[in-house]
Amino acid sequence: MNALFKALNDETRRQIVEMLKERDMNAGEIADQFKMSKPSISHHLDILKRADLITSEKKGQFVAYSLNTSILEDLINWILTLKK
Amino acid sequence: MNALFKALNDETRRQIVEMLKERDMNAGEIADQFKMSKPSISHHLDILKRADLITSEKKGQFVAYSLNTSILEDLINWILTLKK
DNA sequence: ATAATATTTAGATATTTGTCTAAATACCTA
DNA sequence: TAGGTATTTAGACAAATATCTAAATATTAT
Repeated sequence: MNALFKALNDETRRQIVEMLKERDMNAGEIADQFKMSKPSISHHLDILKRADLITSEKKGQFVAYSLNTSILEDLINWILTLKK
Repeated sequence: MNALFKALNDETRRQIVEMLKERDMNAGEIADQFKMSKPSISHHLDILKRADLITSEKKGQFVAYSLNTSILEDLINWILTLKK
């Protein structure tokens, strides 16, 4: 739960997640959507991946990232327990 | 959304929220459940309050804190949009 | 093999965050 | 009003975080 909240506690990472909801994207394509440097985006992708929010697959010289929505169940369940 | 994720991105604060789910509590009662100093807990309460996750009401020399679950709707909705 | 492209790793740095102690404020009671 | 209890504010400090540039790695194309 810690890694999940940590991963989502950043506007850039939330935007990445929202982008990946629409379609899978390469690291470079993702980085192009931000003013930030590529290494910074790479770091954000790493944090999202550690939280299991995204998965990556190497395709030639590209790395395709996908959203993993199944982990969001845990988050929703945690929130729902608060609402009794 | 930022304040909300930020507020929940801390184990102590998540525990406070879980405690307040059971019953309203005074600042001191909350602090007693942790090894941490009272000022630190007060700071956490402030962050939760800014995120609108809790409300406070002064009752004499005590300050009673309550959980505000309505704000959780926003969080759930944000998550649900990701799941399409 | 060399060069070009895509991505990550390493290392540095400024900012943010969580924690503490000491002090201030607010309320209650004798 | 004086003293005690509850809570917050202020200020300091260490650890975590987000960002950058430079360099390393991996793949593709000439």
